[in-house]
Amino acid sequence: MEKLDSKQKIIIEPTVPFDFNSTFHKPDHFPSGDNEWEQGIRWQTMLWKDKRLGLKFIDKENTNIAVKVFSSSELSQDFIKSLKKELMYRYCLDLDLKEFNEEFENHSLLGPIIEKWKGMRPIHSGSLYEYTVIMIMLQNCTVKRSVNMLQRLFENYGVKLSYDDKELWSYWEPEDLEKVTGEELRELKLGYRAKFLDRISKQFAQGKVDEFKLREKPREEQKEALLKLYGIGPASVGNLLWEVFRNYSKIEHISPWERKIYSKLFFDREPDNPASEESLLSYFEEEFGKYQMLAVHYIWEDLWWKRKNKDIAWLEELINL
DNA sequence: CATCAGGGCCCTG
DNA sequence: CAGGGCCCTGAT
Repeated sequence: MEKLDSKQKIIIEPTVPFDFNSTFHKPDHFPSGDNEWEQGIRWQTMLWKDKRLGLKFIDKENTNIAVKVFSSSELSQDFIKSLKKELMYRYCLDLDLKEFNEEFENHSLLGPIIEKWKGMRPIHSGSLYEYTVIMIMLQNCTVKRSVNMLQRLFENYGVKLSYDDKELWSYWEPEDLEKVTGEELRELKLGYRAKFLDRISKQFAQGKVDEFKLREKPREEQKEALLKLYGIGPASVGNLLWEVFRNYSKIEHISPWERKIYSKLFFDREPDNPASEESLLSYFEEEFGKYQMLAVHYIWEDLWWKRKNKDIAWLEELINL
C-alpha cells in the first residue's frame, strides 16, 4: 500500500451547461476498486506519466470542479498542467453540447432526457490500455465474474493507494505484465481471456499502440489499429471508439443483449421478439444523425439512473448480473 | 449431479 | 462468412 501525503489542487471550469453527478457517475459501469462516488464527489485513482495519483473531484454547483490531487511526491507545475489537460479530455470537460441540445430539445424521446440530464458528458477514467483490459474482462461472462476478475488483477498486479481516508486500487502498467506468463494469469481464473490480456499487454509494452497519436487520427484508422489488438473484435472496438476516442457520430454494431434493451426502449418491443440489428442501426442514423452515440448514451444512462432508484423488471432479466 | 449459456473473439474450413 | 471452441461461473 502506498500512502499519498502530498496534495495539490486544480480548478477546472467545464463548458456550459455541465452536470457533475451524471458525468462523474455512470450507473451502468460495473463497480471497480479504482473509484468511488457519492453525491457531488468522485474519488478516482490514476496512473499518469509514471506517477500514481489519488484524485478527488468535488462539485462546485455544476459550474466548477475542484480536483484534489494526492501523490507520494511533489508534482511539478508542468506535470499538473499536463494532468489538467488529460482530465479535460478523459472527462470531456470541454465538450460543446450546444448544437446537440438545440437539435434534440424537442425530440419526443430524447428531449425530456436532455432536459433532465443537461450537461452530462461521456467519460473514461482510464487510459486506452486500462479500458482495453476492461473490454477483455467483460467478454462472454456475467458482470459478477467481470468484477471478480478485475479485482483479482488489482490484487496481484495493481497498487493500493491510501488517500483522503479512502483505499483504492490503481492499475498496473502493461510492462508489469510483460514478464507474467499466460499460465499465471489463468490461475486468476481469467479463462481464455488470460491469453488476450497477456498478448495485449505485450503489444502495449512494446509500443505498438500510441494512444495519443491515435486520438488525432480519423475513426477508420483508429478502428483498424484497435482491431489489431489481440482479443479486440467488433463489440469491443465500438466501445473503445466511443468511450476512449470520443467518437459519437456512429454506431456500427449492436450486441444481442443490447439489441433486446434497445428494442424495448426505442420500439417498445418485447425482449423475446427484438428488432433486427439493421432496423435499429438505420433508426439511429435517421433519428440522431451525427450524434447517434451521444443520443443513445443519454437515453441509456437515463434508464440506468431510473434502475438505480427503482427496479425495472424487464431490464433485470436482460442485464446478466 | 449434469448441462448450458453467457456484456465475444479467434481460427478453421 | 458461418460455426465450433474456448475458461469459468452460476442458474436450472
